[in-house]
Amino acid sequence: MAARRSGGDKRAQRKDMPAGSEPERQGGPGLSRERIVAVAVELLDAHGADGLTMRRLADRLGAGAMSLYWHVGSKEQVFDLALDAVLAYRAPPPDDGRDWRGDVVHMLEDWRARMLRHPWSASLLPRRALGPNILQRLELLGSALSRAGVADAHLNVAIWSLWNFVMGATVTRASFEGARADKDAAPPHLASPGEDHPTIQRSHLLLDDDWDGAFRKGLDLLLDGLVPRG
Amino acid sequence: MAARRSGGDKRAQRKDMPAGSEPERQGGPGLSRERIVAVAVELLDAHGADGLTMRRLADRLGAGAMSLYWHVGSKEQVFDLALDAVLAYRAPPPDDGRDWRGDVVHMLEDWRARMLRHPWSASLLPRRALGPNILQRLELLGSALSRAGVADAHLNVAIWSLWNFVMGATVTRASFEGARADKDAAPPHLASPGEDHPTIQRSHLLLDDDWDGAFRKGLDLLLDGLVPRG
DNA sequence: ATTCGCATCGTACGCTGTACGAGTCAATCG
DNA sequence: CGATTGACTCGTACAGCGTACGATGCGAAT
Repeated sequence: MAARRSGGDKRAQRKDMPAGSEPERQGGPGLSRERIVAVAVELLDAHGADGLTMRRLADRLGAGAMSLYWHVGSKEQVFDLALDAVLAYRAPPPDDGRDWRGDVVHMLEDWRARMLRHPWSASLLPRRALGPNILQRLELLGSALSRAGVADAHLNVAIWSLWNFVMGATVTRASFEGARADKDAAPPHLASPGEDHPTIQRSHLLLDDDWDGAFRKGLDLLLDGLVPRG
Repeated sequence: MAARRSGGDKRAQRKDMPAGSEPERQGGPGLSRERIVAVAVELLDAHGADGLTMRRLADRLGAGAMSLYWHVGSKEQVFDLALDAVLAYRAPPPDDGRDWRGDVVHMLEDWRARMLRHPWSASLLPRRALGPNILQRLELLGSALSRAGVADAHLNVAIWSLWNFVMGATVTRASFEGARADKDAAPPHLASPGEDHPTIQRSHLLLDDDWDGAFRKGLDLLLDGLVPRG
């Protein structure tokens, strides 16, 4: 019961090696974890989460299906790696003119943009552990808020509120887009929410297309609440 | 390309019939959409999203695997129905003593509680359309806020902010719990976030177990921001 | 020349969702 | 009464999945 991961992988353990040590034939058609993940992301972008199969992935790499398992251990790990790859964040240079608020907004908007550019990530995220890149972002968020003067006692709630806002906005948006994509299969709830949902209708909740603006406004509102301006 | 849903189902189309019209042999071991969904939820609760297979589901119902397809059309639809079943909301009687804030908090906490009681729902939700029960909750949320005096122009952002907060909180929490469950497979990021993440450490972000309290605090903060008290 | 580790891959197994068509049984009709 | 119909059940079969296993090829070290 306890040991679900057994796997025939011999090498796949080097999950967190600094990367860059071994010869690592780069560029060429030689298989490598990096190449696998890169192609996996392509495939996910093109065909969604269900469109990724080990055989297809191997085909695209010009390799046999089982060859992948030398590098990755399991399909689940491919998902994890692809997710992590897509979620990495390179903060802009510590341009000291930049205030904490700019840092926060930049990071969160980048987060959202990335997830929307790879919609499968939104649907994958809830069932995966919090990867290192997510933690890094949380840390950055916390430190910026701390810099802004949020007391340690409130930091927890502050981080959470912002984080949750972004997560929720992204997940819901992705879900909604997905539904709109296969409109044939979708029930008519979305086409006409007006009937039994007057308030939604009135607020243009799902109707106006200004998701970005709404996101930005909500974010500002939240930040103002957390760190009163001026 | 357009017609992905073909399915050999003859009846399964009656997705949204008022329910309650036909004889509907109830209670007995006869198959029915209701019974299928109920057992599916049991199975999902017990074994997670991956643990639900049509054959298992049929076994539990004392039926052949293919019999299900008379009632449901596809496994995807089983997921949709199970999700919708779990997310239904019966508002408390219009106890006129209840204020808008009580209504909102009650609905949102119920939402969160339900999703956490059925963790698979959190991971399923991002890839499904917004079902009728979700829309109903959004409508309720909007009407309460409207009652509280939020102007129509701000309603959109207000609903979003609250909704996203709950969604994010729930999804993240479920994801974190899941990771904690198979700690064997989990990388050590969670065990010791202290090293490279001093702020997270300091804020006890993931360490203290008072998720409920943090949720409630964040919610209050958000509500105060949206509808200034008194 | 031999041994060894890394890396690749063909085959095979058990499991999945579900298409198809044959079956059962009660209600209906001529 | 027998014939027909429709609602419903299910056994079989198929293509595709993740991946265990063992056989290979190969460059470097011995």
